[in-house]
Parts: sequence; structure tokens; C-alpha cells
Amino acid sequence: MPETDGNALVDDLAARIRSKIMSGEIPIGAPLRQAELAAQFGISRTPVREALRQLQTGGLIEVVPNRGAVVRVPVPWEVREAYEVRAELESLAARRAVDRLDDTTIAELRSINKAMYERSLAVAAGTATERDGNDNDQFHSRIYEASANTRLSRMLGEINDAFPRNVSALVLKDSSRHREENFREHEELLEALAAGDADRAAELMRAHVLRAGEHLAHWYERRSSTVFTG
Amino acid sequence: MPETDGNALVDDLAARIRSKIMSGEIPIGAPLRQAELAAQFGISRTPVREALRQLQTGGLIEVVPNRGAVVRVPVPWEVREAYEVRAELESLAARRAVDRLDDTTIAELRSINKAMYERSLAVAAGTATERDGNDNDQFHSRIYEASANTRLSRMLGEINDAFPRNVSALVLKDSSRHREENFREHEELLEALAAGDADRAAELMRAHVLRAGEHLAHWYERRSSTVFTG
DNA sequence: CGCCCTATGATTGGATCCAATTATGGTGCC
DNA sequence: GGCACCATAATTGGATCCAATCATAGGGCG
Repeated sequence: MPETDGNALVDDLAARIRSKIMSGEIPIGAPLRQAELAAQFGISRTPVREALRQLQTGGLIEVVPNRGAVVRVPVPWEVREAYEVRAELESLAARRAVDRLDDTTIAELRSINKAMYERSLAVAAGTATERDGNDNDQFHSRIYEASANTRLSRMLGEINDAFPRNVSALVLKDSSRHREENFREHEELLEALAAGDADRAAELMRAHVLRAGEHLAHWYERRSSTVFTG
Repeated sequence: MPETDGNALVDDLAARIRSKIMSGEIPIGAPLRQAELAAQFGISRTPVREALRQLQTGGLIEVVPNRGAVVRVPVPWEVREAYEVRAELESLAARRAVDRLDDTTIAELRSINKAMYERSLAVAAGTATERDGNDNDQFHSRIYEASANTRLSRMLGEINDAFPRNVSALVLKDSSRHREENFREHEELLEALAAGDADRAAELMRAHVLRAGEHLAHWYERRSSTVFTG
């Protein structure tokens, strides 16, 4: 099956760079030098430039004429705005998912949530090492898929891609209160989904996302580390 | 005031190409040849390629490896999906706008809506020539602005930019029933906005957008002209 | 001693080049 | 006459080149 869209190399490249930013390997605020990236991937600057344009359109990086690209540093009000939109969209996703989720998927969601919680406990206790892949993303992504609306999934992905994931993970990692809250809210949501209560699921999801956004915005308000300062 | 983001030339270029597609000058389905565009704007292919990447990320065009870019031809279910998301977001925009709209802006909205309606009547009667700038966009854009959430505005702009505007205009132009409906629904919405009834405004907006989406999807279902067939 | 001004190096941005892939048109064979 | 195959033209994609712009460091002047 051939690629349905986009040039493989450039799209792959954009994905790789995005992933480096998402993981925190390239911190927010850091400059992205074309020559450096090109050397790193063993290619010329031309495809790098095109990939950067894609990331620019996605809003993850900022490009200033003749001065290059830097990883955007979100300001708190941007986070709040984005999460108000995300809350609205995830609320819609949850509502749509109610009629489409089968028992198997609900069981999977339960399992993901439980595993995430237990892992976080183990990590906090020092009896386990943390994973890089974020389970929290997985939980929400499953619901996007279940909503069966590609545009909706795409736009939610876009919002999530605007904020490096390692930061969101930090918020959960650093506070046991937030971990507990996250777990409990997921559980409540799952109950509503399983019960087929669309209104309640939508409302729980909205509140859940708004709270998470508030935590994230708060983090950015007093961010100190993990921000590149040249 | 310097450019805050993006390279002036490439961004301008992307905007110009987008506008050609939006206006229908480049019809949906038509191929976008790099050399042709470069010659047309009197530049080399390099910035054209970067601009095309931006449009690709925006979803307006499709790029197949080694075969170039074509203007995407939306299929009806994509339109329905997009408009369900748009309805949700515009509903949020209307709700937020309620607390922020001042009387002046409401008066402007009334005036825009009335002007659009009267112009459409005049055009239908043959006593006036139609404008290219779409008043309907202006009406909705005003509400986006009033919602005072840049992310929300941006995402709504993104959805609207995914479907060439001349098509949406055609839908309104070709049917007096749709024109009447559009005018009346805008008026009702304005009443709710003026009355400060957030719930009602949100609900009216949702229904209004969903109906418009249905019309548009229906058009694409039996599209015949204005689609490029090589 | 500090500030400005200039020279140099680093980096981006547009143009050009060439290889690789795809579309096209023509010829021959069945 | 139609279909397959091959040669050639058109087009994309990555690499390279060079000019323009920006950052930086060193020297001159007040």
C-alpha cells in the first residue's frame, strides 16, 4: 500500500523532529538549526526546511525571518485558551463515543487507566522505572478513535501536539494529588460511558480536561527548568 | 512592526495560492505544478515547495510522492464530520461572545446580515453584480473575534480553509430557500446574542452550522461542475 | 572605561543543478 | 484495430551554490 499523502521523507522528518520536541530532547525555547538537523539525519537542508514549514503551520515551532526556528514557549493564557477548546472537543468526542464504544474497548480503557495509576504509584515508590510513552495520551486517544470522526481526532491531535508532552507528563508525575485526581476522574468517566449516559460523559470529560489545562497552565506560570535559555 | 512569525515571502506565497484555490480560480481537483506557480510569481521553485508544504499541513491540498500536489476534493462525509466539529466550536464561540459583544458590534452584525441578504436579492433579480468577498464569512468571523480566544478563532479558520469558499457561496447563491434560511437564522441568533441568552445563542449557532454543513455536503454529493477533471 | 562602529563568521533564503520517478506518445506485434 | 512495450519528455525531490541578513567580537573614539 503506497503512501496516501505527503512525501515519505519530509513527513517522516517532521515526525522525527516533532518527537524530539515532544519528548523534551529538544527543550522548549531551543533554536532549531537547519544545518544541524540536516547533519543529524544525514540529509541536506532542503527537506529540513520543508519539514520545519510543516511544524510551523502546526504551531509547535516559531519561525522568524532570517533568524531561524525556535521551539515555541507557550504562555499560560495560550494554554488556557487551547484547553477550553480541547475541553469542548473532547466533550463532543465522549458524547459521540457513548454510542460506539463496545464492552471490549471499555475494558481496555479501564485497564489502561489502572495500569497508568499503578505504574505511577510504583514509580513514586521507586520500585519501577517510568516509561517514555505516555499512557494518559493513550487513554484519551482511544476515545478519539471511538468517536469515529477523523476531523475531530485530527484537531484534538493538533491541540495536543502544540504542547510538548514531557511537560504534561511532569505535571502528573510531580503531584500525587493530581495523579489521584486524574485516575478518579477517568474512572467516573468510564462509568458514564459504560452506562451510556452521554450527557454525563460529556460533562465529566469537559470538567476533566479543563482541570488538567489549569494544572498545565499553572506549571507554565512558574516554569523554571526544562526551558532552554540561550 | 516586524513580522511576528514566518517568513514573509513563503507565508505570503502560501496565502496567495490559498486565495486562488478559495476563489475557485484554481478548481478543486486541479494539479499544482511547482514550475508553473514559480513562473507565475516570478520566483524559483524552492519557496513554492515550502508554501505547498504549509498548504498540505492545512489539509487544503494533497501531496502524492513524486506526483505533485492537487487541490483536495472533499467527499461528503468529510464535510459532515468537519461541520459537526465546526458546529461545536461555533457554538462555544457564540456562548463566549455573549458576554463580550457590545451594542456597536451587534449593530454591525445586523448590518452585515441585512446587507448580505439585500445584495443576494439584488443579485438574484439581476439588478446588482455579486461581490467576491463573502459577507457570510465576515458575519461569522466577527463572532470568532468577539469570542476572544485566539486558539478557537484559529481552529475555526482552519476548518473553513479546508473547503474552497466559492463552493459554499454557490450553495447560498443557487437557492433562494437557503438564502432566506440563512438570513432568518442569523437574525434569530442576533436576538439571542443581544438578549444575553448564552444557552440559546449556542444552540441556535450549533443548529445553524449543522444545517449549512448539510447543504454543503449535499452539494458535494452531486457536484458536477467546478471540479477539475484532467 | 564605556559605547559605538565595523569586520568577520554563522545562518538563513532563494536559485540552480542533477538524479530519480512518472507521464506520454509512438511503434511494433498479435 | 487494440494492446503491450519502449523511448522520450515532464515533473518532482534532494543536493549544492551564492547572496543577503543577522550575531559576535574586536578595535577605535569620546
